[in-house]
Parts: sequence; structure tokens; C-alpha cells
Amino acid sequence: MILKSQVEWVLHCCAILSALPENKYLATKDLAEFHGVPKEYLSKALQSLSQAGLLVSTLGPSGGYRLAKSPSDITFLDVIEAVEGNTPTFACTEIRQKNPCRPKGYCEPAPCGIARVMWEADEAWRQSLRAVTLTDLSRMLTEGVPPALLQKSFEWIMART
Amino acid sequence: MILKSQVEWVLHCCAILSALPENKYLATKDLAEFHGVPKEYLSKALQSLSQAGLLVSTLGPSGGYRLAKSPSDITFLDVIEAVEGNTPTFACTEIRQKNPCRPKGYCEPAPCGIARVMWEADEAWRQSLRAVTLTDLSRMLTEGVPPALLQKSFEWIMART
DNA sequence: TCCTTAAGGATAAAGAATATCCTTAATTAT
DNA sequence: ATAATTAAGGATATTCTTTATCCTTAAGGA
Ligand code: FES
Ligand code: FES
Repeated sequence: MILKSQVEWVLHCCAILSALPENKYLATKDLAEFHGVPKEYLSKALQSLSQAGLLVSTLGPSGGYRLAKSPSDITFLDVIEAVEGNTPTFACTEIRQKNPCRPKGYCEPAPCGIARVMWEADEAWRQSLRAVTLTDLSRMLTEGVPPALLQKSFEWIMART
Repeated sequence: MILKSQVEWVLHCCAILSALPENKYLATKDLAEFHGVPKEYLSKALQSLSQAGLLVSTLGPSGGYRLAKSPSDITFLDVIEAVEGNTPTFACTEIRQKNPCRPKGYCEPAPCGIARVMWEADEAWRQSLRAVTLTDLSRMLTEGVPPALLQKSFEWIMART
């Protein structure tokens, strides 16, 4: 059980977009090149973020994506669920109903205890991811990085907005 | 991203094995029949639990599996990791190293902030699963179930040990 | 000696993740 | 107007994982 590689991609993309000035857009092509990932496939992931209301897109030259809201209003969980969906990581198939001793038509006390434990763990995971915003992300990704590299990267991005 | 169906299977199997008297074994065939799942494939999962030191197996007629230790010493996480492995659910591919502005040979402050957040969430998930033992499981799976059904199921199992 | 069982290897089928290509419509630059 | 650029989305291909079955071997019990 492993998250899609797209999750890493879009989180890094969000970090870039967080640094963009208001009403500036950055194209998929540039985000793909910056991160060394396939443009077409990254595009699918960004479309998901757009549909989830996290990004705003615009067409034509100088088009691309920007954040739909303040970085402080977008959490890791928002981004991850946009790509992975929000279905629980544990799917109960109700195998308890296969119990050969079960009376026909018997109705189990719902939901199964196992599923409850699994869903609680799932919620702990989500809660942890809800607690981190793109603002936190920007801070984390910049600290300890040489100012010269940050500056150069910023200019690389700005040259393409 | 979804857990293997085997996870649900083996957790239910562990609940059954928890109810077994000391030094009694239950065969894969019976566990598979009780839960209505394919015997051969369930067998692979039980082998994993055995290799993880959670179950003890014995051969021949009246052979099968029993718990290797007290139900209170086996957690959900133990069982799940035996089946799913213990690799983190987020795999960082270090795409930050693809940054075109990065000086050749530059060494990033390890690990990436994104990976740290993801691994922390992963740990929250694991912590939640570590807090529940097979003893808790037995209680959860029996409460609210009619005593007659519990009794009948117990007899079904005992008849095959 | 015969039957039952776990262990484990080989293989196949189904599904999900990864990736590419192409068309369409909107927007901008010329 | 025209041409270039871009996101959106459909179709399809490839690879990997999950799910499943089959078969052989060795151990244990009747
Ligand atoms: S029946 Fe699905 S987890 Fe118990
Ligand atoms: S480089 Fe992998 S998560 Fe940042």
C-alpha cells in the first residue's frame, strides 16, 4: 500500500505556486520541467487539484495554474485527497456475514469492530495531514537551503510566469 | 491507495485463533471456510503471520495455526505489517534533486520537509494501530452479538480443532 | 503406510498506477 | 484576423501490484 508518485509531485508544485505573486500563473510544462517529471501525467494530477478547487487555471500564453486560495487555507490533506480520493484506506467487505453459523437474514451490529479500528487509524492519519498547511510547507522547504539557490530558483520561476 | 483484502481476512482469523484453547490448532481450510475466502490465497497471508512470529504452525492431521503469544501481546499493527510490510506509505523519490537551478553535486538537507510530514502522518496511523490488541478485538467483535450465535460459532470452531 | 497439513515455487488473471497521444476550446500575442 | 499557447479531457498502451490457482515437498498423526 503506497501513495501515488503524483502526491509527491503536486505537493512540490504547490510549494512553487505558493511563492507566486497574486494573479500570476505558471504552466504545467514549467512545473514538469522544474521537477523532472512527465508533463502529460503531471497534468492529470493538476487537473484533479483544479477540480478540487485548490487551483485556478487559465488558458493561452502566460496561462497555467495558481493557487485558488491563501496557502494558509490549503492543507496537505486537501492536496492528497484531491489526487488519491477520499475513500478510506481500509475497505471492509463484510466477511463476517459469511459465518456459516449465522442465521439467515441476521442483521449484524454495524459497523464491524475491525473496520472501526481501521477507520480510526485512518482518521488519525488524516488529522495529522490536516494540521499542516502550504504556509508550513514553504517554511520547511526553504530552511537550511542556501539563499543563493532559493534566489536562483525564484528567478527561474518568475521568468516563466 | 487501499490495504489488501488479506488484512481484513487475517484480522478476523486472529480473532478466531484468540478464542482457541492453549495448544489447539485450527487449519487454513477451516479459517477459509468460516470466512468464505479462497483457502490457497489466505494461506499465503497466514504464512506471513507465521514468519512474523505471530502464529505457530504444526503439520499433519489436527495441525494448523495457533497464536504464538498472548492476544494481549499482539497488536493490530503487528498483524497488518506482517501482511502489508512495514515500508512507509509515502515514498520520496527526491524530485527536489531535479531542480534545474541546483548546483551540480549540491547535497540537500535530508530528508525533504514533505517526506517528513508524510512520515509523521504515517507514524500517527501506526501509533493508532499499535494501541489496539487482539484482546480488545475479541471484546469488540463479541459485544452486541447474540450469545446463541457466539456459542454456535465457538462450537463450530471447536469441532475442528 | 496412508492421510492431512504448512511451506513455498510457478504461473495466470484482473486491476491499478504510470505514461503517452490526440482533439477541443479558450486566451493571448502578433 | 491569424497563429501560437494553454488547460481539459478522452483514448490507449505499458508496467506493476493484487488476487488467485496449481503443484511439489516435507513433516506429523492415525
Ligand atoms: S467484516 Fe469487514 S472488517 Fe469485519
Ligand atoms: S523530494 Fe521527495 S518529498 Fe520532497
